[in-house]
Amino acid sequence: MLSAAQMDAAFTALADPTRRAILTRLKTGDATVNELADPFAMSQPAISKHLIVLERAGLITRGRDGTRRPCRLNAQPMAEINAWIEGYRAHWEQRFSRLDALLEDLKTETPKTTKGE
Amino acid sequence: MLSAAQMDAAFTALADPTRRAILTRLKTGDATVNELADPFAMSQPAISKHLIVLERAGLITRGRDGTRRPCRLNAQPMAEINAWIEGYRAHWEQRFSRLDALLEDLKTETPKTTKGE
DNA sequence: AAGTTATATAACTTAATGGTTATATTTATG
DNA sequence: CATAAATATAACCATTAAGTTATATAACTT
Repeated sequence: MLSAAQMDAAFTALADPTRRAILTRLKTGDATVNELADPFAMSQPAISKHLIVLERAGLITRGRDGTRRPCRLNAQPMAEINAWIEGYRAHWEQRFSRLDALLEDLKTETPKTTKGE
Repeated sequence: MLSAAQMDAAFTALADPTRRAILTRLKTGDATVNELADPFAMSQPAISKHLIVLERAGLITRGRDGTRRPCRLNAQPMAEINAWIEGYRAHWEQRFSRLDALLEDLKTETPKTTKGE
């Protein structure tokens, strides 16, 4: 399980569109810093900083290939975030109000097959 | 689907431990600002600001009950984040390296029931 | 109407973010 | 060995974030 600080880091890393785009790109395979920087109207140091944020959050790892630093996606923290968010599934699946949910609970105690659409 | 800006807002909102704690609390039912502020060693205005962030991210809604502003969890954006993160499930489920995954793909083309533990 | 309670707003401070340009570092290559 | 390529680091700037205290607003209560 992720510590609160690790959750902070992961969510913070994901809160930036450039960083999400980088992660999306890495789904298709490893990439060097320049390859990652290429599609963005942004300097190389800016991308390097984003990569540090992603690395600190554990969302990427970086190898060494001569002068290149190939970046690799590490989706492990995503699994943990996913687990955390799952705790809210019940809430988003019922587009009912909390009161309706309560009534739903009562019905469950006296089953009546009244499952809404 | 959430726009990039909405994703930013949602992830940013979730990147703070106080705000995550507030959401966790709201899973058990609606609560007023003071009720939410109570467990924290933090001023009421600080909590009010956190609530604004959560509201802007669409993660809570606020009603009116006399002088109280009851807050309610709205997990809808969680569903969207969940959907986004699902796009990485394949990556976190294989704790293999990308190369191994590629080999795995090849095996699938010539099935051999070589599913690792 | 006066007081009290619940919440919001204002003004401010400090620190973190996200970007820049310029330069340093590291490693490969002619 | 000198140069080029890939990346990192430094120094800086502007904006946003997270907290504070003090005060305003709104709605009940007596």
